[in-house]
Amino acid sequence: MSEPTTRERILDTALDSFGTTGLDGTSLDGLARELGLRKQSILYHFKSKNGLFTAVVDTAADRFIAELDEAIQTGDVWEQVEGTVRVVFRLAVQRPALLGLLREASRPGSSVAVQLSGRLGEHIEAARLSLERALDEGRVAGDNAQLLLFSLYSTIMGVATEVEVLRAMGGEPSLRTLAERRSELLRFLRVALQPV
Amino acid sequence: MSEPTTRERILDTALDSFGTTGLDGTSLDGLARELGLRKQSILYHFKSKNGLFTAVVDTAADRFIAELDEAIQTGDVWEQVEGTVRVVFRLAVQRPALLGLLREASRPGSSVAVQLSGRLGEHIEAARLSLERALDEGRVAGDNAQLLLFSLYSTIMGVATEVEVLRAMGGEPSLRTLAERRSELLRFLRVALQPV
DNA sequence: TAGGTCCTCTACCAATTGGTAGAGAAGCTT
DNA sequence: AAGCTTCTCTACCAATTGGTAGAGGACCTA
Repeated sequence: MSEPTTRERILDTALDSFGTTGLDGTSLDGLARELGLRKQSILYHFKSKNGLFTAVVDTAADRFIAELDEAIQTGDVWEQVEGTVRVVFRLAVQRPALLGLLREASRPGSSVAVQLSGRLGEHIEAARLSLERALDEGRVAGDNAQLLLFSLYSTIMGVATEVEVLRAMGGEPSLRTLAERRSELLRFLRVALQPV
Repeated sequence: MSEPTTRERILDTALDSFGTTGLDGTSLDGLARELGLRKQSILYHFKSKNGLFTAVVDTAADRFIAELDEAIQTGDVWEQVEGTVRVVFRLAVQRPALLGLLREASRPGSSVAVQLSGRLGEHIEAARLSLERALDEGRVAGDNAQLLLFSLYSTIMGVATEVEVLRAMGGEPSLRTLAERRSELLRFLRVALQPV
């Protein structure tokens, strides 16, 4: 592991800030202070705040997809689901801001939504096709691969990221309870996919 | 229906703005312009921007809970789920900003998360108890009422609000496809809850 | 008519925002 | 040594931010 370039350091710190406090909640001055430099140096590497934001979204999406792609290499749908859950939960622990950023970027009306879609497109299509095949062969319950995939994604991302809702339900979002959450999620999904 | 007071008009417009562009993305000047008055008038009714935000969150949470409470009056768990889906999807059409605001307010690290929890607490507890009874009697699959409720909530809210993700999957978020989404969601949840 | 409450306004303000212009240091190539 | 590129800096700037002070109009009550 060689030393990261300034550009990489900026992307890294910006991901945490954007993913935690959002685009509007992040200031270039604050970012620069965290990095130990001036905002003009940030603007040297990225032409504007929005340019930085889109770059951060790109790198986050790329990393997210790279891990997810690996998880769906197998042909078995259930293993794909398990792998996806594993990836998402690992990120929820190691890099929660990354999931926060995706959440921010996929907000209705977001300016980077199209860009994010483009990056995710290929992966999603692969997942959809696999699901469709399984539906045709009666290996999972359902009839619309696209909407089923959408339900699966919503459930996984929600359970992994909606920690404040969990807290409202009296649950404590700690590392210990995270494992319980995960196994309950897997049980839930297993039942939801079982063919009749 | 009598004319709304200025205070009510401010809350109403602020809900749309906060729910669409977030807390940081909303300015008092912009809000005032939309309302046809000056920001100092807003600051007369609410002591600060944050005071306005918490007031908006309170009214939104109250309205949300009032509708959800009605939906879970019945004793049958499946009818409760159906009712909740009905309420959430109606809001997704009639007042998407309200769901957006709840999303914003339940963001990890949000300053109003505790406040929101407090408001939702009673409703959640009622839902959890009902689910627990159903679990004990073997009427639904699962073993942890709290985490099952969390999974259900995540799925419903996600499918109703993650329109950009749906779009990334090639789906068009229109009124027509909303009905399909909803029936697919209900099918998904029905399977997920069926006892073995 | 006088005083008081309610409400919206004008006039400011200090702080912060994203962004520009350009100086200057360090290193590489010729 | 001279010049070029790469990078970070100081110095600004106009616009916008949330917020304060207080004037003044409309309305009610005594």
